[in-house]
Amino acid sequence: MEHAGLDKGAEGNEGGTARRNFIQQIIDADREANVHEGRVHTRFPPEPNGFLHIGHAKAICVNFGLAAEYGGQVNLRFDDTNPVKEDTAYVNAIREDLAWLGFEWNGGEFYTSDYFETLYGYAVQLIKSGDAYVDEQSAEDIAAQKGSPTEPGKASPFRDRAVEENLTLFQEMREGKHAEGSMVLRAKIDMAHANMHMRDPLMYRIKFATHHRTGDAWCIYPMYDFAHGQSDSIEGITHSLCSLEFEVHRPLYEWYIEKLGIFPSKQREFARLNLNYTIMSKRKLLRLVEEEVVDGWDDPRMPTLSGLRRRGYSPESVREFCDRVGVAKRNNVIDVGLLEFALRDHLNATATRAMAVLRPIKMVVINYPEGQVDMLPTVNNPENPDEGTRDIPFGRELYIEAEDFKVEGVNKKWFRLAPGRSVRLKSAYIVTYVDHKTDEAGNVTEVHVEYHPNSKSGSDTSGIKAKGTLHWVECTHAHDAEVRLYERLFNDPSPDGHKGQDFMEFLNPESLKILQGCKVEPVLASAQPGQTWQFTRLGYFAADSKYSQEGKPVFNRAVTLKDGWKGKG
RNA sequence: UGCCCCAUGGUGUAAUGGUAACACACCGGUUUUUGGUACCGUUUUUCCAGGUUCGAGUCCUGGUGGGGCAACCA
Repeated sequence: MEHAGLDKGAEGNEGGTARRNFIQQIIDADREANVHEGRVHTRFPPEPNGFLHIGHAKAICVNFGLAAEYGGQVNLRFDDTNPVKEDTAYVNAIREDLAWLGFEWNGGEFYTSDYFETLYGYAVQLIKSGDAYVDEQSAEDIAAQKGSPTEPGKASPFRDRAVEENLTLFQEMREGKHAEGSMVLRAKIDMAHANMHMRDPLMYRIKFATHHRTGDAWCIYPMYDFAHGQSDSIEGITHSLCSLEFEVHRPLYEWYIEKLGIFPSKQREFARLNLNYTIMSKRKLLRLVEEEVVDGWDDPRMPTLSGLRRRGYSPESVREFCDRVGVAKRNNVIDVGLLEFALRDHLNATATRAMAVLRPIKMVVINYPEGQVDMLPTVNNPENPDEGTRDIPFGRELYIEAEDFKVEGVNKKWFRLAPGRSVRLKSAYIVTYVDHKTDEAGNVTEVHVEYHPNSKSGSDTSGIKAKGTLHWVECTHAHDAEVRLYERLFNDPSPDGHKGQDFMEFLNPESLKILQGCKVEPVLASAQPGQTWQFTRLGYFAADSKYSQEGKPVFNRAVTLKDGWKGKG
């Protein structure tokens, strides 16, 4: 994978001075001790029940990044143990997002459901060793006996059932002879354990549901805890990385592996990503989609990878962001500004500059010949001379941005056009104000200027100093375009962090503005969906992959340029 | 009134017993045909109390604060 302009340098880690996060330090120590012959094998284990978001991107970068750094392998494993929530459509979407990010699962693609038979065998093994039993109580009764964090639980009346009977019943469960909810298989550990997860956790439950891969072959399904560690183990995963909330599951993870005597994968936990002004919960994102607050899971305001992609985020910028966020065990809230910075940083280096006028007013260059259009060269990307130049049309009538001209309140901080002022037209000439027209309401409709022929870009001998530079589009060659301006979806830094207040109360009513009749230069008319540009002085824009039509692009503003102008218009 | 994890500028992340640093943000300046970029600079940090040590952000004890844990979810 090429990371143009974003060389992070996975090299130089071996005993070097590079900054090491705690997981890298653990791996360094493991390799020092020659654990698993120094092998590093990670996995990314999404449940195929929804779309990936920026939070997943962090986990992805950690797992794939570590494998790459140590020359190891990484598996993609779909953790599909709950058929009622999972679907092949999600499998495909997850694959697509991963590929877009630029990662390859070089260890292979797996499904927990591939291991159902093996897992069943493991369960039988634990029954035989007296470590598991079939419980015929209701879910309510089992919950009631679980106790509480401060009170020990009580043993199930079925806890000491004979091994043979357990074996028979479990077999019957598999054969579909028992109703859903009528019995479960539980591990026999310790009903008084301080860790609630060790109080005889469920291993299997009955579900007469069709699985997206195994169909109706099974009617009993393993619980997460009885599947995850063993799946890691089966795949020879050396470092099983997950988020902090699984910390209390680790003793159980290890208990199963030890009782089963299988490959000792080790689980390590790190803090998940949190972003301010953003919600990450699948359930809440679903509400935004269902209540049509947004235009689907890939709405450009969504924190999903598909949304970021449509918005105009580059995979490089997302990876760079994840690298900068770091890995630790402390709960964090990252400023969404860091994500925007990563995008600007990458696009500044790579995006072609083009001119677009979002809210046009007409500028007439009164001393320019009527009907004459000249082609002027302009630099495609000043950050990258290799991109060369292209010619853009210039003529007597141009569109400029309405906010680039004003009559009232002009002071020394105002660099743009105003009565008595001169400005540079980007890649063209310096022009000086002559007069302007307004409508009945007093809105400026037209600005008249004179250009200085000897101020031509690249060969300016005029000696005139213009403080401001404006972007513009020549009228007869301008194309119409729709431009969508996005702001953050929520006004509040922590929309789901207010007790008693629904996150929907903090929606930003200004999060989407649709502008029609924007004027763009010719090259933008043929913008391809997904292609990203810098609109000079405005920001980075991507042609929308959903609404753009041949020759009629719709542009999404991915992010504005940093605004160093503190003055008020 | 249980168990587990965590605590470093505004936000993140390093420093592995020896000068608290890097990035983002903020503020100021230089350059600029993008009020962008680049470059320079300013401001701002080890939760508290004891202890060990020549020396503690780091180790120990006790507090305080935050997070997690009692789905037939993952």
